[in-house]
Amino acid sequence: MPELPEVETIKRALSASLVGKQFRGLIIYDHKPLCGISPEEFRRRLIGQRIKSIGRSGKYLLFNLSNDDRLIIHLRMTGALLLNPKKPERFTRVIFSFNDNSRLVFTDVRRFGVMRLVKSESDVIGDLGVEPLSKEFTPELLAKLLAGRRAPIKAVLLDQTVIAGIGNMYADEALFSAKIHPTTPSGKLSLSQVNALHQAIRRTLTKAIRSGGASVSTYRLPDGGIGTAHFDFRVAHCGGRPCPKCKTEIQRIKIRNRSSYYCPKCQKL
DNA sequence: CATTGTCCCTGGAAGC
DNA sequence: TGCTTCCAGGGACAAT
Repeated sequence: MPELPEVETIKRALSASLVGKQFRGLIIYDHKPLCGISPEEFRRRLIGQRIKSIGRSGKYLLFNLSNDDRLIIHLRMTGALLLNPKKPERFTRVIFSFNDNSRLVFTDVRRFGVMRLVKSESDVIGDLGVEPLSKEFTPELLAKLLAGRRAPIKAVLLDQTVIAGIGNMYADEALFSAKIHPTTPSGKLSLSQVNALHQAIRRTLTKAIRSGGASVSTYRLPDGGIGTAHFDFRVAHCGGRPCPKCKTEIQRIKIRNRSSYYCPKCQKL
């Protein structure tokens, strides 16, 4: 499941390979990811454009094009972007080709992934919250964002309009690091808990980026390789296993219909 | 506005 | 072995 560290890893790999290249061809096997834009219009607007730079906001990849359009891609659950794959991919939805014959293949088993071609990126990512690895994201800002909220902290961490880029896996990992129970009402966190959570979020994400992201589910790097961040998971997807700190069995509960994993002894309400 | 629940989507795992 | 059911979860959207 691509979250901030995975998307950042993909962004870096694609930047190194694609910046400066010009879109030459487009094969659309499935128009669902285009979100209503016709394949003809998508092709007309994209072909001939050069990639000036590639950025990331939250879990969105932003391709800045020479005509100042933006190609915005969200991989959602199972999307992947592969550079020049050697074998045909089973769930290929779109293939981009470039002026140097290189190819970028968009695959997506579950078809949740989307790609938008827009003039103004704020139409797509305008409501995103603060970037958790930016200077702007301070303990004071986190405290302000959580103050007065009654929703469980886990739910707020997943709200992309509050903080951009944290998904289910890293929310669980950060809460374990900060020793906070996932159902704690956000506004009830103490100052020291907020400080611990702030540090946990930054450390968890930074470390995961260094590991190239977590290859649970279908996540792959553009070269087809896998990330290793999931080997460091202490609670995420670890239901039933012993807590690495106290050996208590990791519990799984549902919060807003999402699985939350936590240690009932290390993360008390 | 804040919060919560439902839907989308499909393959793989689990259960019988 | 083969069928059915459950499960994964980001984000749009509707409802409260």
